[in-house]
Amino acid sequence: MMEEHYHPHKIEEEAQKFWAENDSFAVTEQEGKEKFYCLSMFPYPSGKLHMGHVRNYTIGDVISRYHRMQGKNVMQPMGWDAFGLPAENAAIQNKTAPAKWTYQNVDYMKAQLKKLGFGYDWNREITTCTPEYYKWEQWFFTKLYEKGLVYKKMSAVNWCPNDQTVLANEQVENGRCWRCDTLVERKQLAQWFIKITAYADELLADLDQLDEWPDQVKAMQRNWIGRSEGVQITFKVPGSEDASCNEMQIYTTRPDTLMGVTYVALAAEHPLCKSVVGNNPALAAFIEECKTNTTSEADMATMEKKGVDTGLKAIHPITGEEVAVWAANFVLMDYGTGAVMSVPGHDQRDYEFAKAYGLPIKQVIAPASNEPCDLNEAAFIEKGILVNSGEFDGLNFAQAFDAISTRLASEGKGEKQVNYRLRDWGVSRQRYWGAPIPIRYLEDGTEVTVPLEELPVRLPEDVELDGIQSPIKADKEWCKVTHNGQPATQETDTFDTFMESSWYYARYCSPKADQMLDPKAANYWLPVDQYIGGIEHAVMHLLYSRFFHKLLRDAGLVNSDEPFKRLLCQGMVLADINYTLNEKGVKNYVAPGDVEIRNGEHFLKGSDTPVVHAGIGKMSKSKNNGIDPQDLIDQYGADTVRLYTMFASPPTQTLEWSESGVEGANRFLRRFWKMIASHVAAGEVAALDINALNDGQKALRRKTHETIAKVSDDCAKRLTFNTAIAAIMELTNAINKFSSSSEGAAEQGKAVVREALEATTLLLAPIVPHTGHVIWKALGHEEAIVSAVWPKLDESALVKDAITLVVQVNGKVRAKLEVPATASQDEIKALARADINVQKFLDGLTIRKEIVVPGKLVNIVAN
RNA sequence: GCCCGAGUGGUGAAAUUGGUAGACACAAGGGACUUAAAAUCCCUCGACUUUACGGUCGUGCCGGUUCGAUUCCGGCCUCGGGCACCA
Repeated sequence: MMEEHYHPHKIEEEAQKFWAENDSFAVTEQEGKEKFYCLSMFPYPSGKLHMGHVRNYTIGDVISRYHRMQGKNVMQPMGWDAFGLPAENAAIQNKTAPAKWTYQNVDYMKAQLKKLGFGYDWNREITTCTPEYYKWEQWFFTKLYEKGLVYKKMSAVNWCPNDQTVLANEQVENGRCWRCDTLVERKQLAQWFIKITAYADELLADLDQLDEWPDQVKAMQRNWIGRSEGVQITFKVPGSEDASCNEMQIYTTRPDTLMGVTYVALAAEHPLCKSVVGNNPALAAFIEECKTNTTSEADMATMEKKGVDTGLKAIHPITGEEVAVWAANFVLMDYGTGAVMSVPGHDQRDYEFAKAYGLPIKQVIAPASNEPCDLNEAAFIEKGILVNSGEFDGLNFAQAFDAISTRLASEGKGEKQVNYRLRDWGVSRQRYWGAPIPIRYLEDGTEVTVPLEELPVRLPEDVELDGIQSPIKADKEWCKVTHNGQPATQETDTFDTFMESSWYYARYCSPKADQMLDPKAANYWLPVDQYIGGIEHAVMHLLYSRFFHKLLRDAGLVNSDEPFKRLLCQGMVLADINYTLNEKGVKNYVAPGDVEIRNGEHFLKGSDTPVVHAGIGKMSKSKNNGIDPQDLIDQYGADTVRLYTMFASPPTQTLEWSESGVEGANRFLRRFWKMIASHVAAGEVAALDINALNDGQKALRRKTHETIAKVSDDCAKRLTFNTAIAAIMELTNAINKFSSSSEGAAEQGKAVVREALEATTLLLAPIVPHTGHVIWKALGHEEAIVSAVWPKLDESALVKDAITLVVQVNGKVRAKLEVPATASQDEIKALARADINVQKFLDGLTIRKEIVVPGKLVNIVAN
């Protein structure tokens, strides 16, 4: 017998117990059954789930359960992206080891995921900070090293000279250290890189096969890879006694403007600058000043452009004239060649720099049409016709590109080149809580990889952090190793955490394999059929994963080209960002729930401490603005939280967090429960006879099948669960109304209601699986709803006898028309013209045109 | 600064291929039931205007294409995401 009232916690416990006892979501490879691999981006175990996780994982679970009801072999795994910076910060704050803190968080968050009823195959759980996982990542890195896809080079990091430590971009606030407020410097360190640029062409080209990815994400990746065609040009720099310093390379996509070069600009770290710094105190001071720039591109682009004359002269490769060589803060050694040619007439940044320092501006491009062009106002940056360019005068962009590059090539001064904005992937981090890089240094300085039988290079977990130096860098014993009997030193840098998240999707296929992955299992499950995660990962994580997949393919471990067939980027869940300031002016971020507003001013809840409201932004550990869903689960139950999250907005849209509306979701579930309870209490229902229905009964049945069609489309193709839920709500409203009518009380009326309620239960099951589980049983089904089949659409139920048309006069709605579905266009036009209100608006006018959109409207154009 | 999005009632949103703007909800107001409260049920709910029927305006702003534009095009404004060491 069914309970009269909706008791979510009791229901949820019952359903979760059933799934656990039956291991309902455990899957294995089954040849002959269609597989479906549904993956949600795994969480960083920051402490508790936040609403962004709930949104992400509910979407994944709804899609998984929907496909399961289509009869597919559905794998939905879950794991933990467990290495990273927040663990070190938490460790310092709480005086525990990062490992302990992380594992505690994993336990807590895993319990939360179970309470939300997500159908994961927990047998496949992965935690990336375990040696069983990172061992294979280390092994793969040694394979890449052997293939020549890994190299070491100098690269810039943010350095706090006071703490003597490397800072992440996030730890730099307005150019200062977040801990001690010291000005941050840029420092060059030797670091490991993986040659992602070797795959730039393929990463770009294969975007075209990803037809189930959002265009937006593909556009971002295209721009990030940034393929360009240009010319690499050599400028001679005479006068240096050092042979390596008497020329420089620059790359330009605008060789047509070469004749307009009036100076060249170098990065402060460029060897040419270093070669002349000794006798130029102004240059020395400038190079020193440039050290305080951060490594962030956003900062680079917005800072004031500054420079100083190095005193060097470069020889223009065509005219042979001397041009000045400047050091400039906007040129960075890590990008391209660390030198650029400057054409102030036709590049706005060069223009502003030239104006500021009194450098010459030369026009060499004239507009092709009659666009405005006044070099006293701004640079003319459009492509046009060459002028003041000697033999190249009169050429357009394409002609000039060819002519100039051919001339340079014939004289050995340059050649056409394809360049990428994409840079090689720097994977070295100077932090502790990451996978150790499997490299050793012999006493003579030679680097060697750690052999497989000695892997993993284990990260010690029982450590104390002082907040400054990595414990493995401080532990000289840990670094001491032997290699083939010789003393050697272990590399103490760790991997970028994007390394772990770049291949976890593949490891889920064979999570316990004693190899990186079992190709048989991997090739059964891969590629991932549906990947779901935040739009903030549109470029970096998704590009690194695509790259890694191609590396796995080339190592013979998988046989596909791309890891993720279909991608859904959920919008971010944003929340208010608030902080208090201490006496030193250091920010302390405050959770949104701990803030109250009195008379428009923000205060710490229950105190007079003022709080600064810094706008809204993505929920993050560092801004402390994640909303814990736990209170909602405790109060309303998981199904209400799931339903509300899916109903609040379409999954791809940004959602500003607010709690209003949760009540409504709960109310809907209570009402639905009651409908079922009273239906069940009314006793046996006769079999449905579709030939014995009257008009009202037919109408409800039509609504049922329209809803099945709508919800199926929304779940399978559109992934708009908000409109699916709205359609289901419409159906339940219709059932309610119908049930209380005389038609509803009739024998076939009850049968139609029965069909509608069963359909509703099945359509809702992926979204509110616990409620569905118990209701399905109450409706008398032996088999659990988790194994039930999606309702079947009866096309014949959709047929309509009459349709409603809108009549417009000159585009404005003037009447509504009920016409037989079989009415001809002429009949419809006649009916439209005959309407009284339509005639009122046609009075005195001549009809010029009548447009009939079948099934929709009639528009009468008259004047 | 560059790249990618978003902007529709008091609020979350809907309108799937250019065809009735505001479905479905939340909040609010009114009513019923109740000793009372909660819960539940019913009604109203973009603005202006009209006794009423109805009418005019309205999808961030300015302009364009079209019989017809939330939807397409051009130019702006505001907010959010990413910018290579947050994950």
